[in-house]
Amino acid sequence: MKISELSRRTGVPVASIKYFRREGLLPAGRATAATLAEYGEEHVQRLRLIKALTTLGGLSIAAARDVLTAVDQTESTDETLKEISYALPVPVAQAPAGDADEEAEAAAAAAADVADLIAAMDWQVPGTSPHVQGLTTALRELRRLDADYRPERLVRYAELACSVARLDLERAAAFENSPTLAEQAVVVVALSGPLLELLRRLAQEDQVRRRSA
Amino acid sequence: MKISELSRRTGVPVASIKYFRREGLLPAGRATAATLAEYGEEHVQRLRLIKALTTLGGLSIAAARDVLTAVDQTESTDETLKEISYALPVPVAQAPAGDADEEAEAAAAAAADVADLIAAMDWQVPGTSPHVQGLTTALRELRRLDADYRPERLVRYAELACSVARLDLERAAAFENSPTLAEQAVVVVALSGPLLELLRRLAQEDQVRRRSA
DNA sequence: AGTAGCTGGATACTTAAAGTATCCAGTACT
DNA sequence: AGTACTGGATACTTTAAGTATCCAGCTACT
Repeated sequence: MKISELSRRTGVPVASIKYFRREGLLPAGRATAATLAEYGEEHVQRLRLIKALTTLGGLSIAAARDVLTAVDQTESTDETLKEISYALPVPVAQAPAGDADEEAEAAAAAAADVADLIAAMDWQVPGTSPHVQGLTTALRELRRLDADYRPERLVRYAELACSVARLDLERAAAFENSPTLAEQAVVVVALSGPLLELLRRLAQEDQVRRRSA
Repeated sequence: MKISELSRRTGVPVASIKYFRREGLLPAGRATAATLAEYGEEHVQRLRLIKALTTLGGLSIAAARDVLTAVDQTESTDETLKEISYALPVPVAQAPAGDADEEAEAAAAAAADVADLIAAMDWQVPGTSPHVQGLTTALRELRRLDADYRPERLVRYAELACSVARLDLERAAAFENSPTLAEQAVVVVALSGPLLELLRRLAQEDQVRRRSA
């Protein structure tokens, strides 16, 4: 299949396909001549995955590349899952520091909360995990807003998060050794989140509606 | 407090404060003269909220303005919650259409799945809700990736989402008639999601680690 | 009263991301 | 031989999110 047909099949403009290839998200086609290459179904699939990661997962092109690179370089399911997870950007940008003292104090308190939570949940995660860092930043931010996220409350959220993760990984077991392992793993790790968020909003909407009715 | 002090207190550059005011995220200070205005604690709080929405919530400036505008214009807790929820961008961009036939078929199937889910959960939400639309788009995208999100599986995610929403709204009850209602509501609706996502990733990391150990 | 240093408001500039578009020389069908 | 298409390189465009500059008015210190 030539690039024009790949474009037609996926709805992605030729110029964009070239862009993705340039950025390392899409492997080049099999060259049949100096100015001609052949594309296959794997390219169609890859483009779908790129679209899903960027539109549904909300990833930037650079982040999607990191995820796809991780996917292409690992073998076992578990390793793939971990790589994707770490390649994913944490949804917390570092906020600029305000008052220095206040800042340090808030950071310490947030770090303590995270440590408590990890202990309470008996989670075995390294302190260097980007998610631990991200959670600390997030709690610091929430603390500054006087939001009520004390450990007791946080634990209840964490327990639900555990259940979701169990559901996610249940699926991972099903495609152990599957040829589309990478794609499925990406879906479970990167696309489950936005889906859950949508469901949470719908559930919220329903409950608010019932309350005021 | 003058603008320079507001900047020092919050760590936000003066130019950025002016920018937020220009974009309608931050009310102007009380003018004391043609070229002088007085800012108060409410401006400090508002800037913190803006930072939280953009860095933690991942909202664009435009989206944050919509949320804050909704907040400023409503009175009751329930109304505020709904307005914020609707003002929040749905984390699903419309993907470009590929094959026309295939597309229509996938869209219909996704819409049916959503309808089934809503019926199964007995959710009372209007079909016009942006979240329903978003969920439909998301499922269409996932379906195209051959991801296994059949209704049975989806329902289990939905049930967990319900529990999370219950936890969220439990907090909303606590600040009924509170003077900081708006801020708290924003936290519950817009910032609970990123927090949950972080917890989900941590839980995933823990479970993968245990499995391979 | 003079002046250095802020201020609001307007406007111009900058940077980065995500594409788009153009150009070019080399095929490939007819 | 001619037309249409290709890969590759490069240039351009658009939008978001700030930053920086300018200006005239004020204000506080001296």
